[in-house]
Amino acid sequence: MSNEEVKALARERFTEYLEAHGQRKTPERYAILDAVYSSKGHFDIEGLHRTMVDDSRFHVSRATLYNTIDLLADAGLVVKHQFGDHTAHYERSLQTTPHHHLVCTQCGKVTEFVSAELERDIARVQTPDFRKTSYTLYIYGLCADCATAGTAARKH
Amino acid sequence: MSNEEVKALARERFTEYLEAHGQRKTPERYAILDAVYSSKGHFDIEGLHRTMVDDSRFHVSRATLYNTIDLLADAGLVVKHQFGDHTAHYERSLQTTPHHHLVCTQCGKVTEFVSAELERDIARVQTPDFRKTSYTLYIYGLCADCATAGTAARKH
DNA sequence: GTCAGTGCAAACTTTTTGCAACTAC
DNA sequence: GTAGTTGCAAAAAGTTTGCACTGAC
Repeated sequence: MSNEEVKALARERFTEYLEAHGQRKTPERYAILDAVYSSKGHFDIEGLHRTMVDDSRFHVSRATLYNTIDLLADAGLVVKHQFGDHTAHYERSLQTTPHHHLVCTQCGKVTEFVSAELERDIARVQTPDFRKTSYTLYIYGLCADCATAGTAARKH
Repeated sequence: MSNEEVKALARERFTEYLEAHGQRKTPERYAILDAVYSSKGHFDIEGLHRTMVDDSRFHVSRATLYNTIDLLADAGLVVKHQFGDHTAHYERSLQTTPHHHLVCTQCGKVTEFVSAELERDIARVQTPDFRKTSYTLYIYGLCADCATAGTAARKH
């Protein structure tokens, strides 16, 4: 499925969501959805805002960005992450390979990694008195760069 | 192992850490460690501060709390969590049963749940070019209360 | 035409920082 | 004695909110 097709699907899903929830279909919202589905990997509000301004696709305020990203999260089109710093990160969730996140505790870099077995194991878990909808697994540690740097000269 | 014994062990570990890192052994730091290891479950800085003030164990400022909790996290005596709101939560990590977290997306309640198999599965995972030290698994969904409330009258 | 949605700036919350006073070493 | 720590208050960073204006329905 090409990225354009994924975008079209996302727009369709978003339209359904907006209609089902009696929300207006504003150009801002679609512009944001489009920007999100043009991104690769993780992004934060600040970065998304800058990208949209730079590409001059559409002018949206930060407030609208926060607003809309919540709708997208609720619609299941975006996943929200909090990796450890106090900035929320997001990523598109349609047609992405299920993956986990490796977070470097030194430089903060986040990389994805795929493990079908782990995916299956987590999906299989029974949670008593809890209706699960999604999950996030963050593995913390040192990335290759920081690990070698740390071995050579451990800081402080 | 009684909680007093765990506390003693934690103090010992903290002392080793502080000495190994050339940091001072201030009464504030031990008071904070003690407060942390007197807590059950999750807490945030605000709550910890209030508890310490109310119990008048020791007066510490928020700044010192932030400072010290970072040391404790680095020493592996405390684990930091970001469940979705923009407040960091913490929990003691010595002599606790490995567990995962169920986060209710509606009321924000966090409950723990234990799964030895899942624990094993995650520990077993090979991460390429990454030296893992810890991980956190958050399962999002609806707790029993919110799920039944939602079935009766879905709010949006 | 109406009211939800937007933009802007101000407010708010959580965390970090600067600096004088303090104290562990 | 000295440099690392603390407390306070001010600042920073991220997010939310109030309000007048706009535009989707």
